[in-house]
Amino acid sequence: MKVIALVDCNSFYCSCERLFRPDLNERPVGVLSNNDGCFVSRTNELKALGVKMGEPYFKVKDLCRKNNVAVFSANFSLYTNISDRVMFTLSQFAPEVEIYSVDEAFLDLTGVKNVEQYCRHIKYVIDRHIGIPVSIGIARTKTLAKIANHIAKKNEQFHGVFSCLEKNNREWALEKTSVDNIWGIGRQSTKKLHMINIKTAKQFRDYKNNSLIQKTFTKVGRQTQDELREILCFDLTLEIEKKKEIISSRTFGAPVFDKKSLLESVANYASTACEKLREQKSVCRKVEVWVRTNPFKDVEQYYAVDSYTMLAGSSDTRRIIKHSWEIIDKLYRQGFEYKKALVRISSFQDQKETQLSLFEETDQVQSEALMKVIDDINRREGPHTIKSLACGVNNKAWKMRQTLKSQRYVTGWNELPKVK
DNA sequence: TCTGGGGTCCTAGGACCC
DNA sequence: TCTGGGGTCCTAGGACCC
Repeated sequence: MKVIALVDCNSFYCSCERLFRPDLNERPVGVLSNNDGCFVSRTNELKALGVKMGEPYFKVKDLCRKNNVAVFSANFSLYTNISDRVMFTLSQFAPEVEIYSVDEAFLDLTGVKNVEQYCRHIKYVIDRHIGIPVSIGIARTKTLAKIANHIAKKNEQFHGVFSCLEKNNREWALEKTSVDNIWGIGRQSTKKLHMINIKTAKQFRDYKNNSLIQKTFTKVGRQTQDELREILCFDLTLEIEKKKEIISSRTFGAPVFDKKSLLESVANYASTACEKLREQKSVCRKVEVWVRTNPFKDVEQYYAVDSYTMLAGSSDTRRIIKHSWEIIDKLYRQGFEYKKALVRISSFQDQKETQLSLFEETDQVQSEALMKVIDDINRREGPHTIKSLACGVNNKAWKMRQTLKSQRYVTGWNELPKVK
């Protein structure tokens, strides 16, 4: 049987902010989503103040001021850079590592002697070399490793490492874990489980009515249950798989009424999406666009979506912008206060397998060459050095707000930390 | 004034075919 | 006017994750 460890960085974005600002170690820290909208990362001190995940910043601004909370706009280039360093270090400790998200990874530690001690060493090294605190959960399946990790994080007496390999530990952990804290059990499933009087992970594991589980919670629910029984259903996935869809979208920094701003915004989203598409050497056939008003605001609401499917695949930014614009043309209604737009591309094929369409004009060779030149320049000179005029030149109206951003300590030459 | 962004998987049901 | 069975493929929508 396998031994899997889940390494998860504590309050990851906040910990990144603290790296270059040791003075913050004594203060509560929070990081906001785009547009400085709501909290997406909180230190324990901030959680203790009652600030919830996803809490809108404007609602707790006073509380933050009174308690000397250090609040930051999201600085993603910093976080991905630190993440890369953490993941590289982890790869030194296990032959197989699955990077599950920006701040967590599953390690295959099968065959390691004294796993718990080994994990304490890993934790020490990450802290020492990079300065990011982590928690580690050990078990025979991913779902149990998640639970072990949660226990390690919430109970100081374990000093950041907890193992579910031992039966006693495992039974205790499952009893202590409520169903809504099981990986894969969300709000809807929690409601249904409560209705049949299942409150803890242990009760869920021991529930015997298989057909009911399958019917109510589908295949995933059944597999989750098996994983609690130490039956491996979700193995580590090691290769980076190509994405099946790419989404680009933003809430606008200010209300938008005019069509021109919508057109500009989707041109930008389409450009971003196409860049990622070309990076993984795919082409797409489907382009979907939607726009909507602000559901939190007491104004007349509007939501509209449409898509276009091409006969042959493309990753040409100009082409995707063109179709996005045609969709906006169809969707736009005057008089609404727009708050957000989205571009989603899907139906991917491999770039080299693209078949030329009989019915659509194509200049594929030139198109690919042009896109390559643009990508090369933007990689070298920085993002958006070359972009389509369709993206606009001075689009203050809908651009996002970020007023509390920290320096790009590790990714901008002008913003490196100074040592006096 | 102010409420994020980007993904995956599964199922049911419709379209279509023989 | 009513009437079968079996199969595949695709899509929309729900639920979940970080």
